[in-house]
Amino acid sequence: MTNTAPVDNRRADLVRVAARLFRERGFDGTTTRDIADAVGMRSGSPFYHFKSKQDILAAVMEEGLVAGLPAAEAIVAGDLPPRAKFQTLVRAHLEIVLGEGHDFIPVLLYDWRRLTPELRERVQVLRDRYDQLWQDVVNELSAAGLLRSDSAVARLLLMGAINYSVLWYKPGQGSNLDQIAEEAVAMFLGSEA
Amino acid sequence: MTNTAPVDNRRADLVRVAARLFRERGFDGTTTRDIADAVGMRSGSPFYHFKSKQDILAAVMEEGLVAGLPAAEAIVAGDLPPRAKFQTLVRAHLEIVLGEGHDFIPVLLYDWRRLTPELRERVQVLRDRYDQLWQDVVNELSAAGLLRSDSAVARLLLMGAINYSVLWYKPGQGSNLDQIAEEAVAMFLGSEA
DNA sequence: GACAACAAAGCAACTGCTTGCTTCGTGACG
DNA sequence: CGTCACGAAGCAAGCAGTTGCTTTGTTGTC
Repeated sequence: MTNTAPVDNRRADLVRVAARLFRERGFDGTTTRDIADAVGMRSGSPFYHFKSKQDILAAVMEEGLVAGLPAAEAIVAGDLPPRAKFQTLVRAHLEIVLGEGHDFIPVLLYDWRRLTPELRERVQVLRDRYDQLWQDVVNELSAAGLLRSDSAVARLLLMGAINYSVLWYKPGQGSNLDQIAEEAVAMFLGSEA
Repeated sequence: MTNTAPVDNRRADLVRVAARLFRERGFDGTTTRDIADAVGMRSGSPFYHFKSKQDILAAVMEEGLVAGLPAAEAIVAGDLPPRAKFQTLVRAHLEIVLGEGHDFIPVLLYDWRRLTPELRERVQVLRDRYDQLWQDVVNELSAAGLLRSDSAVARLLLMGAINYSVLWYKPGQGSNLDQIAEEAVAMFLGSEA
């Protein structure tokens, strides 16, 4: 009954704390000292675990995506009818984007440009998988006559509407996530059951 | 026939150049020296025209909004039928967001948090006017039975879909602005004429 | 000669990152 | 069993460059 995983716990701490700080203050608004302080390290110590600040940023994005993908993949692979599948995916995505402790998507959207081209390419691989999931659902909806287009633009408009919520959603104020999901689905698909 | 406006030309230069740099590199990714260089000044000279870097940022946002508002207001105040009015507004907004030399909306969205609370409040007044325009159109659409909801959430989803395009639109690659506008309107309102 | 519009020079703080060293748990080995 | 080597993890201190901004001086113009 000793420890199985406490290895790399500090590294994981750094990523988790950095994710929160990056979301709250942005990448440039967060110093490596802030991150070190927040986990109780000295200013140089994070660089034992990461070779650069941008490396921390990439880790935040990658680990967030890797953690979020399985749930979304399960939904899309499931055999719910198109509309229900879409509704479920939207709700799950809202949770990932806005849920407490889920900081990586805002960071991904805001600070994408801070990555070096190399790191960007690495993270892009995971983003592509995510985008493909949505495109699959959009295609299904279109095939079922619930959506007018299955183009990439349709998907981007749709994801934009939802992702943009990071800019206006305030927890416990106005609509909650269920209501937002419902309204979004009704808006995009019309009201037929 | 002397000069009515050449006064403050350098200040206007600073704002225009800063807008472009802020959009390209972000607020934190742009130094005051970059801005000075780009207009052919020395590093300290912009501070004759602005008391702080954040003041330049606020000026970019304010002047952009002030310049963009009349066109949108004219559209909303016009007496086009709801669907056409919406289509026109979407197209005009896309131009403001993505058109060449129109940099302030991306800056507004990306670097909003860099403003001090004071400046933020000042710019918010103009944003509110803009949001109200959209809300008016949403209400009209809803009243005409073209949209299922007239809530603020509906408007935010809708503006999100369009504004989010700053993250994926690449000029001369994929759809053009007309096509995007058309697809967006079809998606939100359905296809009936 | 007064004022607007800069230039020149630099300050003080901050930032990412490096370097040399310490601490501590673990396992090998005599 | 003792001790010795060793690597993981982190500390202490600081370097070198950058950044926003200030201060003081200069020039053209009305």
